[in-house]
Amino acid sequence: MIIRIDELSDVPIYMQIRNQIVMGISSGELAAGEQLPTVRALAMEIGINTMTVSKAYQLLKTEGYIMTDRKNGARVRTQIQKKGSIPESNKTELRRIVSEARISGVEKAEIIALVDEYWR
Amino acid sequence: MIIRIDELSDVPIYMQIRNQIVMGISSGELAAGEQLPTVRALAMEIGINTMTVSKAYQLLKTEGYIMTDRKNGARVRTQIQKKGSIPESNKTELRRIVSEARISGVEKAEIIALVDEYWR
DNA sequence: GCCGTGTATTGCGCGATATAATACAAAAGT
DNA sequence: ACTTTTGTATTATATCGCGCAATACACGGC
Repeated sequence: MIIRIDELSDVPIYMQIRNQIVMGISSGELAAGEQLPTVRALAMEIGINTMTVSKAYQLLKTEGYIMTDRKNGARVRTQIQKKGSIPESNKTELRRIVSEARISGVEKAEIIALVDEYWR
Repeated sequence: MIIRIDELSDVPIYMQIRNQIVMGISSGELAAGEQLPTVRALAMEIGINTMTVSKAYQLLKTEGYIMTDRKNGARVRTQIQKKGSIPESNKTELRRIVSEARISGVEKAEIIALVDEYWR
């Protein structure tokens, strides 16, 4: 899986990595049990520090998305815990996005279409 | 309009203010041309620094949501520019939210319902 | 042993955030 | 004219998150 970092973004690098892996799992690009690149390999590939990748992996581990194993590296968890609800922070974010789109004249159907697209 | 600040949030205070005003405009709670509280009044009410509120107002002004006038204070713009498209950053955020929800076992209909709710 | 994992540590620099304390320019009220 | 109130600018300070650098450690295969 290819990780792309946007240096202009205000989202921290370790968060961008975390987010892209989460989206990869959701889309199926990253299968359950699949090997993730090693922290050093990914850091080298992207051109960033090792600890930054490690920070992303630790976050993913804490959130239950992946498992880290000495010495097999990191793998996508086969059993990911399902909370079954959307956290308040994400609801607030969604509301902000919807509000901004509405004000700027975007059709509601367009947002629904995006949700549909990202759901696959 | 009542502004509530979550000190535990990682979202900066000035950004929380900005977001809530944008959502207020979208929902209609803040009508076009409506007076906003003065920076000092809002700062006093929330219990924060004056410049923090000013920073939120400056951002809203730059984005075209409000107008600031010496000495009438700040008002919601009557003509807000409609870009007509969703910025990439918001699309990425939306995709992240959808992905996380999907993994955690949330139904797609639930997200659609939230979009519907926030759209009003 | 050796090597490759993730991880911990220490230190550093940088920028964003938020505060405090003043001060200023402009417009309205008296 | 003077005062008041508005947003805004300035200067300084403290804190925190982020990212990097350089090392080192614990563990488990080979």
